[in-house]
Amino acid sequence: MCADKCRLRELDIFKPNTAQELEFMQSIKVRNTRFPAGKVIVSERASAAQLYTLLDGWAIRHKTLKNGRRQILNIMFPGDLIGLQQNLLDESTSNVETITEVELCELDRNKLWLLYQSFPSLAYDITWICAHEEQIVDDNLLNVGARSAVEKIAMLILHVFKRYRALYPESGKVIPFPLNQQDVADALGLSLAHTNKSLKKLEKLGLHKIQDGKLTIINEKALATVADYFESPITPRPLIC
Amino acid sequence: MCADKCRLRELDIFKPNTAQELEFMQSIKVRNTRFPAGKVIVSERASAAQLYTLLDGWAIRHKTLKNGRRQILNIMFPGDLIGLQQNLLDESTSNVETITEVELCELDRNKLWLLYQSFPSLAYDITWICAHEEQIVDDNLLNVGARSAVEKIAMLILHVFKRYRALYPESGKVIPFPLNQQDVADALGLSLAHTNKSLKKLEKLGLHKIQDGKLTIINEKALATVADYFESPITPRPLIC
DNA sequence: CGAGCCCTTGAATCCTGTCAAATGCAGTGG
DNA sequence: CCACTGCATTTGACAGGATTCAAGGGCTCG
Repeated sequence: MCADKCRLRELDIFKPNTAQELEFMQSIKVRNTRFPAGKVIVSERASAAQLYTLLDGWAIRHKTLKNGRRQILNIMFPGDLIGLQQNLLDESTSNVETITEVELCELDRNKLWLLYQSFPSLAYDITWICAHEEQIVDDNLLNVGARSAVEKIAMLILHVFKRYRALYPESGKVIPFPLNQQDVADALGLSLAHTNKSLKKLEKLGLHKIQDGKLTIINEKALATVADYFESPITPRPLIC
Repeated sequence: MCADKCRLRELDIFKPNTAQELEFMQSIKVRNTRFPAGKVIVSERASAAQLYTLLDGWAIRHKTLKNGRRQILNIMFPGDLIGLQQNLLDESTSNVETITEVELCELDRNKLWLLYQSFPSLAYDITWICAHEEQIVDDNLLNVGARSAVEKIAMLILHVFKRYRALYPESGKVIPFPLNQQDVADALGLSLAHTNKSLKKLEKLGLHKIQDGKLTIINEKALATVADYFESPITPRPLIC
């Protein structure tokens, strides 16, 4: 099972839960699942969505327009809830798709209301996670709406690096980077060609390197300057699993 | 007081509450307040934020960059919670500013946790409101990232019209429109000049008219086509007040 | 009547998108 | 072992949409 021996829970960033909370989360858990890369977990066409916590791997949440353009809303990291919006609002308007192989903790969506009744602390945590995800979408909207192409790229790179390092705080300037350039383009509202050119520009300036699915941060300070990046403190966050 | 004789509650769009819920909301309410247009209610510099429900009038939530560019994240209508994100995450990263005179219901933020303990139904409602606001930011991000200037304008106009009409479902194609062109530009990630030109283009095509702070929808169908607008059903929504 | 704010418009610039083609690489099958 | 395909990356030329800069008009208000 997940709740008591979930490896994710061992990470420092997640705040601890009481034995009772752990026991309850255990009881609403259906199973652990694995999905390969490129699989759609939540579809905007589906009426009802499952509820998951992402345990390992990367996913993206996105929308598409009739003209074919895709907008990535946020990148999902371990600890993020998948399908919460869809379950609460009972209409799914965004898709969630894996970009690496992932491990998921599947929760029984029919017991969500039971959770609110039984464990207000966990209910609070879920609201926290929802507000936190909104904050990330806020940042992405600011990024897409108010920065130039090069600034957007710098911001995305730093954002991904910071979020990954908040989870896995080894020192080191190299992290996995499973996004391809089309993904980056769709996250930033840029064309593929121009994304490539902006990416190369930063790379030639010696700020970063992307190669073989790995991102190397070479000049973090310069990236932060280009992006007008604002450091926010890393605080413990709740985990529903 | 607000909870039992709040006029907003009379609107059809808000789902009813039990007597006990109403009584509790009454107890966490501090007072009703009015603010003039152009007043900052929540600042990203402030450490702690108050918690309000917007009862009447319009507000915007926005962020700014060092280069001076401002991004409006969402437009706030009556029924929206103000300051929830700031209270939950205890860091404020966006500003909320009135664009008309507003009436607010001020809630005691120190009793938020009591609400979660005492009324799971209301806790669920708050999460619903949070998820709903995120959904709107999602839509705005899609808009800013994946549409052309004219399409963005058409979408914004329709979005505002639909949200206003969901609250006040009189028939009629004219609604208040307190946003100036700089606001529209900052909501869509466009320059002021180009916003003006795109606005005029749609107006000359006979799709809408904006004059004296009023928006008239002339050709709703054409607007929807231009914007690739997807109609979503209007469902009852919770109100915390 | 002048100041300030918002809306409007034009011209020039430049950033970004579109179109197109070439490269490199991994996987497939002959 | 080697064509061949498919996919992601890279690059160039060009067009076009959006920004910038600038100036003028209409309006309210002191």
